[in-house]
Amino acid sequence: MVRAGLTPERLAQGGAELADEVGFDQVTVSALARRFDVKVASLYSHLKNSQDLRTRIALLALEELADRGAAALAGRAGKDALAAFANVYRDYAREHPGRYAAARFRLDPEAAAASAGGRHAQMTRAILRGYDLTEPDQTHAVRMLGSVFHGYVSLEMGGGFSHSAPDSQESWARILDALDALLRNWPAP
Amino acid sequence: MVRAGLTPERLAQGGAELADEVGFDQVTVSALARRFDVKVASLYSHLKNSQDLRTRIALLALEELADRGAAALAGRAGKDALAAFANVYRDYAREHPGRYAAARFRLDPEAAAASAGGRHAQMTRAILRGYDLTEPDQTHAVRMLGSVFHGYVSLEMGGGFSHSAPDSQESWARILDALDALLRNWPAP
DNA sequence: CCATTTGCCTAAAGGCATTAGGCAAATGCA
DNA sequence: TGCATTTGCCTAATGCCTTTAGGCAAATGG
Repeated sequence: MVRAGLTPERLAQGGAELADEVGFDQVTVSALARRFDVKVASLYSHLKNSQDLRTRIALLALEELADRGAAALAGRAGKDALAAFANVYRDYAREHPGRYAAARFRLDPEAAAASAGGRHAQMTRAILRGYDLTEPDQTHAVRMLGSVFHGYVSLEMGGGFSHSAPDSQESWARILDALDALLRNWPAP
Repeated sequence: MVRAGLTPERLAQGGAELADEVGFDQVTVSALARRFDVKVASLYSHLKNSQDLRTRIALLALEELADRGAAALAGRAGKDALAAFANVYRDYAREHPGRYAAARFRLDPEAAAASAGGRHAQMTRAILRGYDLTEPDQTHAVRMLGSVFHGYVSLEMGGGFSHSAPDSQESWARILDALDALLRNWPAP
């Protein structure tokens, strides 16, 4: 019989596509096998288990997101950088809901260390270079930005803002204005 | 044989406890049946299906959270109210991680309408009475506060802030300071 | 060209969700 | 109190998912 040419990378890629189609928590080793037209057990030569699959998809999503973030930050500073970076998260979540959910998957410490998580933190810090914050406020601000981006996107995707005025796009824009204003006037302790 | 005295309410309660013990997504009809020392099929007289169980747990968690929020807001205003309300979310998530996760579970529209979701939005609006915002900025601010609270708690629970200085408690306090400052100086469009 | 490795397969066991059908306990009404 | 009905939990069965073991054929490399 002809071999399918599976690799962990191709499986993670296929898993990511599957996640966008059916949702990250519907990503199952069985469904992935069907997608590659292969028997389920075959995947276990390339994947440790189902958790391993999910982890690989998460790592892939984090890398993609970090790449987009880096591209968005290039040549920008201040509010411009802030908005561009924030939009990367929001747009990625809209284009790739399954991958975005994967990026929020809780990784075990080992995978987390090998992930693009560090790049994300670095980029957020880079945005803050356009504002006048010193440690430890810079760290507090990094955490706050991460919270707003993640929180907003996650509530928006959950449909939290969809059935009421004003429209979500407008809130997003005004929240970015507000964050910019806040970072320019970060309160003293 | 002696009857177990199951009801949808007792099952939701047991499910909530189970969620706190093993995590919301490990809450399964089977595990719940074991907890009540009853056969799995028996639960289907009281629950439509597994989704129904999760929905009931989510509704229960949302009610509990709204009750705590209401208690925290009573007699407070301004930053005091803001911080008390924010701490309700954070503390609830720490005490009841499974229930908190349940509260974030995506409900179908019908369940969402019957949920305490509306009370949550009302309470957040009540906090903003202590600040000088008019529509539509008030709505933007409601959405932003929701995003920060949810985002921070969720990143913190995911371990995002645990292995780095400064300590998460300090960031949380400073972020609440920052939000208070921002609401007092909300930027004009 | 053949030995070894590698990749996908069949088979099987165990878990969860869900439905159908049955019997006994509880309930309600004369 | 006595009996009919309803209700609650049970057994049985199906189907899908995960994971492991063991086998055969394709690819590889000396």
